[in-house]
Amino acid sequence: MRPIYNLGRQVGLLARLWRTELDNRLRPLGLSQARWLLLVHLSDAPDGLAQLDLAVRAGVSGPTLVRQIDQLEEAGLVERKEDPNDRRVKRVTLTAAGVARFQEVDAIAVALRHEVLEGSEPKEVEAAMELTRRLINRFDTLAKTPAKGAA
Amino acid sequence: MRPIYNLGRQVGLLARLWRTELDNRLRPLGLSQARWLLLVHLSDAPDGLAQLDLAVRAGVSGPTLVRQIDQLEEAGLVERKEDPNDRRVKRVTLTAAGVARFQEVDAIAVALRHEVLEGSEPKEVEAAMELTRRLINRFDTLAKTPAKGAA
DNA sequence: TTGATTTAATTAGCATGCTAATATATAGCT
DNA sequence: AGCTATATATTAGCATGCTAATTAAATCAA
Repeated sequence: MRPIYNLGRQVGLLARLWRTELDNRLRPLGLSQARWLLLVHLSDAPDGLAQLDLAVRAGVSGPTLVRQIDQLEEAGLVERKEDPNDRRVKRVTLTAAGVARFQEVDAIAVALRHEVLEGSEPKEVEAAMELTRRLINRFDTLAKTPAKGAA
Repeated sequence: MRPIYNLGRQVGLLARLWRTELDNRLRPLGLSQARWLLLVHLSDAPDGLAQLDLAVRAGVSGPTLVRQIDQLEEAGLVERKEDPNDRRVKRVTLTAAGVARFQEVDAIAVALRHEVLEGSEPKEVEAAMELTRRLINRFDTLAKTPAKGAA
């Protein structure tokens, strides 16, 4: 039991357990935690999202997103459409099939969330979420402070 | 802003940010977050650990561990020794070089932890760690409850 | 207008996680 | 003893994350 704080280790472990369990439950439906998460964000954006915008919201890198969208598109769940205003960007939208599939897989994700959080106090969970949000923002700050005092 | 709780998503994002930043800082030393974590556990076990024991403590699967140990062994930081009592198990121990290297990389990991947690209350961090621990245990429970009421 | 810079998507390649399957060794049952 | 179970390490192969480099388009400056 060496360190006072090993929050990073615990968070890493919890994240891996959660992802793996959700992956296992979504596999029969041909989906995964990563792709479910993209559907979540797309289902909130009726007009679709530019890929980079989606990547930022989901918190993944551009190349990671490209591959996932390839797969979702191949499965017929999303579409890439050229943006009329800017020919660099491709807007990604859910297809009708994508909307339907999202509801199935989201129910599974929500059920898992209930199972995991069962027995914990809402207040406690909210406090942890607030801390988590703050720490996530710290990483943004770190990224903008390239170690040495930049000009 | 759809769900009340998206703790899982936030935890996943935080874990990824933390890992990636630590990976970037350890890369110049030829190490990574994953391998640093194994050194942490080995440095706590003077007599070494059986691989599976180490895997469980680090929270990774057997095959994941095998590859990491391969790399650490190749770098001369750990050794595999046959266990005299059970010829199936190989005990992994830190070499002298491994002990030295661990201290360097651990300092980096600790520095990052300070940067990330700076500005957060110890009480708050401890509360979040307690919740995290409990949720980690929930996954153990889930694993032992294979969905339908078994037998 | 032209030329340099920035931005969006992509491709290539690596690291780390997993499950499934295999080889070997131990343990347990009759 | 001998046969089956379980346990340890490994190999093979896939999924998902990243960074670096490429291509095409938009933006900004002269």
